[in-house]
Amino acid sequence: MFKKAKQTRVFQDVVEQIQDAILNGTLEPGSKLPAERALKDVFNTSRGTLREALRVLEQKGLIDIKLGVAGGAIVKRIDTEPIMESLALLIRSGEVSIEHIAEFRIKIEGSMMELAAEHAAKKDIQELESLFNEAKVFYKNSEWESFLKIDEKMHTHIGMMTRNPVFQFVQKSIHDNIHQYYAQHLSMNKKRALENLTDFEKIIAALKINDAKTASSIIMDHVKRFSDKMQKNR
Amino acid sequence: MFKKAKQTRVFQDVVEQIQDAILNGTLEPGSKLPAERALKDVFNTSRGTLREALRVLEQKGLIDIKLGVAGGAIVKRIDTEPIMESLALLIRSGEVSIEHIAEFRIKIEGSMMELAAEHAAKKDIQELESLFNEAKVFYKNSEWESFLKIDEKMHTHIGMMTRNPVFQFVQKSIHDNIHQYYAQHLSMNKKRALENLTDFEKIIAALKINDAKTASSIIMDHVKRFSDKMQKNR
DNA sequence: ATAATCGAATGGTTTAACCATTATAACAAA
DNA sequence: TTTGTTATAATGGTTAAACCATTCGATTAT
Repeated sequence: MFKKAKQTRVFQDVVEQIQDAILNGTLEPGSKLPAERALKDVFNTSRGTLREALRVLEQKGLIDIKLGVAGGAIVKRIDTEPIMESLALLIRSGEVSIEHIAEFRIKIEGSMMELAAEHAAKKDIQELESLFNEAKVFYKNSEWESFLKIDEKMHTHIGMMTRNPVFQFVQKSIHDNIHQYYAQHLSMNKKRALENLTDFEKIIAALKINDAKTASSIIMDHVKRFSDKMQKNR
Repeated sequence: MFKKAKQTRVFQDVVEQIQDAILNGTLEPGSKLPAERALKDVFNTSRGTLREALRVLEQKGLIDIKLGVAGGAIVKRIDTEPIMESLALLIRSGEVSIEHIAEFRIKIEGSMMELAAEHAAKKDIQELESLFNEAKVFYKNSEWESFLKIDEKMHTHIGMMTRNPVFQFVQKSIHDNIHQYYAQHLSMNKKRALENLTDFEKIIAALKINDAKTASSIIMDHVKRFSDKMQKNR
């Protein structure tokens, strides 16, 4: 029914005012806040209190703070950075395991593939084919690092195709938190690369005939194979 | 290849030390940090700098700070609070819309239902049946508020059944951010409630015969209906 | 032209004091 | 004894003024 009564903390009020200004567009990304010594007068507070407010805003990912004569607080574009950081905390704390995240990722990528298939434009399929051709070259030359980068680009493009930023944010959060494990535990070879390449080809084929379910099923297996390999090599 | 070189910010070092102590279990949830005036000596810093560190830890959701003589910084159990807050920022900033979240929720709940079905134990089905019977009573008496609470409990229990905290966290994040819209825009009536009740019954039936796909499909329609109604009433 | 130097603005830190809140103890009243 | 009041002291919240460290840009020297 009721909300917790407002605390009497001055810095919170400062945080809210600046945050609101950022969210409603009064302060645009890239714009710079006044210097601390000027801001403290604007809010009629002390520099220490103002700095606590700036610290909170920085932690929320709303501003960057630069040093030096031309430094100061710069309004950032809102993105997933704080979410990723919190997710990393959950992982490090042991509340969630890599296996849990892998399971989640399989389902998410499957859902994304379905949505992507529904929204697939000719241009999207062309882009994927272009990536596929790049991947083929790297496969022939056994350049696994470049090969994996293409694989990642494919996943990202499928994220774009969903036309839904929530999926894109979640995908990025998961990827950034799981990437170090891939890098450590995933050794590539000709056989595995060929499997991936085949998946890629099948997905494009399915997209061309608007077969969302098949595309989804393939990418889920694709991600599952990655995750399994990774866990086995741990 | 390389990481950004460490900043020379003292408070960051303090944040990292305390955060590490919390994450590796040296500081357990519920335990209290020393008072500011004592901590500043431990870290050999000033109170202002120490407070900036505490502000960051508070924002990260790692500690609570209480006022008064028995007050101080208390180590919290890590949860989704900071994630939900960041997600709320994304929504408020207009980076994602309610429709985007609704689309995401439909897919997530579908995936959760599949997982839940795979892990369904007898006890789980009994619990759902018990909730179903409660819902029937509220339906008969047209107690819509209580009815919706049972509906929410059903979703939460399905989250539990996934045995995967990532899904549970995401579900909670989505729900907490979308709930106010439900409350504002979702008017219940006998017809809609009966639809929900029927969904509920079908899901239990599907679970009993281990039909994950059907259960998933039903709950996706169920969530979709909610979301559509909500958008129509806006 | 180019390089070195200096100055000034800005964030980062320190210190010391005072204010506001609150759990607890001491005390008073019933 | 029980209950309500008051005083105390520890703790977080705030303020003020000074100094340090970094950085950009202007000035100067080569």
